[in-house]
Amino acid sequence: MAELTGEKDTGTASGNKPKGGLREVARLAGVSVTTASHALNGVGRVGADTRARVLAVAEEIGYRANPSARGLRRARTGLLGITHRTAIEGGITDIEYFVKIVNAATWTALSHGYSLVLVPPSLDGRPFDDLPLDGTIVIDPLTGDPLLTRLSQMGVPVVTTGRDLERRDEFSWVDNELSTCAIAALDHLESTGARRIALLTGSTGQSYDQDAKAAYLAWTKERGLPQITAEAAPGTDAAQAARELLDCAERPDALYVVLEKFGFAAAGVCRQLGLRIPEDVQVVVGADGEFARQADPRLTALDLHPEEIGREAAELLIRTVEKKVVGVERRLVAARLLERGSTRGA
Amino acid sequence: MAELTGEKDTGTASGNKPKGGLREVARLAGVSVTTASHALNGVGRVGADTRARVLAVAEEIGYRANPSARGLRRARTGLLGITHRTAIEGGITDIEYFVKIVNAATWTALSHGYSLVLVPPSLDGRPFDDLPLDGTIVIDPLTGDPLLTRLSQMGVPVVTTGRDLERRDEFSWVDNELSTCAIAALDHLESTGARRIALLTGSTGQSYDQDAKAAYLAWTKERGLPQITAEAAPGTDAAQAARELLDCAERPDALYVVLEKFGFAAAGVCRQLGLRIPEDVQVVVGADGEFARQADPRLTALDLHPEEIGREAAELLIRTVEKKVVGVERRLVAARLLERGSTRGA
DNA sequence: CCTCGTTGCCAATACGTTTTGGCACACACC
DNA sequence: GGTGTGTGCCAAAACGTATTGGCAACGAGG
Repeated sequence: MAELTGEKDTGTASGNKPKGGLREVARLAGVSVTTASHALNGVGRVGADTRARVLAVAEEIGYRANPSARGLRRARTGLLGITHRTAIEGGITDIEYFVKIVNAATWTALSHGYSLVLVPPSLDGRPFDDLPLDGTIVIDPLTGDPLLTRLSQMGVPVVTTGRDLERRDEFSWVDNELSTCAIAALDHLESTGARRIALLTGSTGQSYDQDAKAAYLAWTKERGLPQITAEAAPGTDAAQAARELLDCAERPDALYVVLEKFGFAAAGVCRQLGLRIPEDVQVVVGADGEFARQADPRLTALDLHPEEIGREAAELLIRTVEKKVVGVERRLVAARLLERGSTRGA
Repeated sequence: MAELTGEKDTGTASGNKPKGGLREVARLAGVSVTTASHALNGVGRVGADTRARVLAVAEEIGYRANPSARGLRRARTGLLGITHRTAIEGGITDIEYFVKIVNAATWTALSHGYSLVLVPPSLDGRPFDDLPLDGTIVIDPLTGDPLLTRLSQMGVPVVTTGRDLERRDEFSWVDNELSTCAIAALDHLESTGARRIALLTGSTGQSYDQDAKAAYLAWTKERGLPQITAEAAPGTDAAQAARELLDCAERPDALYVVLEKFGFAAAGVCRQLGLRIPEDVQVVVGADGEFARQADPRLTALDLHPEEIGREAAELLIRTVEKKVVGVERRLVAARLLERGSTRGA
């Protein structure tokens, strides 16, 4: 009982609760608040020793600028959004790729003094009306994405991950360099003996499908190999599409599946049809994840380095918000092929 | 060209950018800022017609209180955190259960004027030092969780989802009512003929494992059925644990697996051992998700209603932050059994 | 007529920071 | 000694809201 009241103010000096504000720092350092502010923000004219003293005091008492006050003054909230586009309202977004991007972006935002809020997927972007964001990351925008239009009208800076195919020059983006990475996967299949390689993509109009398809068409054309493609709508017909691809006279001897879950479904279809992986059909999926790792056999996959994508996107967005970059900027991230049991070793 | 400059200020009145602040609302309604503020927040003494007029004006010009200013004045940031506990630093968190909780909590926070930031998993909770949070949700805390200790010291209000088994009375929580729901699953197995039911749990010291185990032990004891249990550490030995359970003389005829992914792994082991599901071994998993739905056959699972959990947790946290609830409060959420192909129909 | 309680409203202040527009001093150059 | 050019620092004014402590008007009760 007595212990409780006694505990309350213990450790005030070293505690995590910011006690005094900037004023206190200034007082302890023997300068004005103006100078303290200047020293901490690295602006204005402050003597080197004075600055050092202020910084020392701030460190000492664990000073953190009150984000609300700072936001008020700077006309900024310190809040960044991140959202994933889905063709289905409220659709599942438990993709590992997505989660890893978010985590990386959160860390990056944090280290720059921003907070990242995860905006729930919604086709029209309603949630954005009530969020006071300084800027936002949009993962895998649709083609001609209405959300981007809306954000643009609202004047919210945007960085996309993947591109809106109709407006590739309007927004800054960070993207996978599929044009070369997809080819690495195809080369791998070819080098292990595949000659009839089929492509299975999604049909939601997101850029990764298109990129993979373009790479596939160019690559097969160059080699005079047959072009066998199929599309699966989001939902359950991935297995259906895979079955049509595999259950025919001139069966492919390899499958390049853009989405991880589709690849997983395709592997199930192979089993049902009595096709062995990788002996009868080799399988490569375009994004790594838990499904690819847990499948039997494990699926050879592209590691798209989502952490790097998230980090780059957040950094680009922050630079944009802070007006350190004027127009649009782009950044490509390379992927790496993880060879596993669904393809024959080279 | 001319069009561009013209477009810039179109729709100022109905636009999303807040034009004037509270002052503007007051001016248009012909009252003071004080009265406007009172009317909008439902406090103070304001005549009914005056209040209506203020609200109308605010609606009209699309007024939103500046969150920084409000935060500054109210000594609050409007930011809530949500984080998932993991025994492994930087561990994967792409569990559907988790994502659904986060989405629901985000919507709820939004509707109360808060923003939710997804705090990356980290054993020691470092990220929390740099986040100005009004409160936080901790999903599946560990036993004696150091993060909870730290948050408690920092004075950050906490609501957990699942419980810290060593401190069940110290924090408010929302939890699955496993004590009855696990039994529903066991009843189902029994009613379909199972007599040797084994339990496979995780070993990370999170409350759901313990709850499921307690329910299992009580239930089997009551019926005089054999008690066959195994634990799998986080990582890859779920298959190993399942194999030891299944590859023995007195083989179980049913498996209750607490974690979805472990159940998936166990199904793989069955296939390797030539055991048919559900003819030779029935399988129930304790949480639904994409793995359970995509497995072959699909796994009977408990739908834990993560949306409801997320919503309740957020509401409880907000009520706590706003001092509308004083001590701790608890809430149980029921689950529902989804019968699928891995168990025999009743 | 005076007092008292109630109702409806408002002026002024506080929240903690950043930024503007200086002031004072020092040094150098004619 | 004047004039110019930096340098180091500061007082005061924002930013937009919520809240405190009123003031005036009104009707009721003495």
